[in-house]
Amino acid sequence: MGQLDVDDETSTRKGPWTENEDFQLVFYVHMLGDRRWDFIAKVSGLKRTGKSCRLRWVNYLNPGLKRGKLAPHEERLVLELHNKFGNRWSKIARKLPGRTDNEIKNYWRTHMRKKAQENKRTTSGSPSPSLSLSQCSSSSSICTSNPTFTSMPMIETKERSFYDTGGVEKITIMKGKNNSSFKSGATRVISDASEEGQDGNYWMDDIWKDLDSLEDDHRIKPFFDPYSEIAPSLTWDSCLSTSWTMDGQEEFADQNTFHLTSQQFSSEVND
DNA sequence: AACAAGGTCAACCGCTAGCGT
DNA sequence: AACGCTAGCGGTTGACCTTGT
Repeated sequence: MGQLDVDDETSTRKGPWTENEDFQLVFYVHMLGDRRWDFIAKVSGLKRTGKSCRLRWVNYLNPGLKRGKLAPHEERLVLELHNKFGNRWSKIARKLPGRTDNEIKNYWRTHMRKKAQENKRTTSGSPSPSLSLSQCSSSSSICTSNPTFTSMPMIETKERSFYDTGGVEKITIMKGKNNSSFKSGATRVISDASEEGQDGNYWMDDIWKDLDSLEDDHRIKPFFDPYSEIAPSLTWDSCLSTSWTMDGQEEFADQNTFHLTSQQFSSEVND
């Protein structure tokens, strides 16, 4: 991973998402809704699989997502829910609004590894078996039935979480070393307000702001509220009556990917 | 300052459930 | 019932970041 693979015209791209790709994806999801990912991947011109697009949206671009460390009550909830559901990450995530299964999975993995190491240390020499990470992550029954685990104390973090500080949520997409590509894989939440506005930082808010202004400038309106849980289905009539050419958006002009005329769209639909 | 070790998390892969035909 | 397609899920990987020495 890490390499931005795209072998030829037809092959799909892999690796970290760029800022422009993010913008494109947000735009098309805004227009088409967060379904039909293969279709979105196709019409958007992104050299990504539908699967990849979905993942990027679900785990990163979705405006409903929370960022930053899990709050203490969320951590507690994850523990409780994992006791209940095991490794059903998506099920657990549904109980934690704004959190993704991937996030929770990563959290669990990190903290269980830590916990397993602590256990190893504290129980070394003790006859009682310590709980290994593999046991925990692969079998919920072991975790739930293990008294040392169920009575596991809350992990108190020394750092103040985003929720504790009440700070403004900020996400940075850091530029790669050569400054030509963004390492979206290196996206980080910055809690220090002094970082704001530094070169190379790009806030998700900016994407949404840009999108808003784009809509104002070019009279492109979403056909539904993208923030609502159930997006009404898009009618083809409404799509076809709209010219999607984004003239004036020089940033995308050189990519030739952020253009979709009604004719092009029509041919896609008829395929 | 330089390096190593450990931590974090985005993104990939393989599998499967659900749905339509 | 069988098949194909799509979306979603869980496990895993590896690049980048942070912290310790």
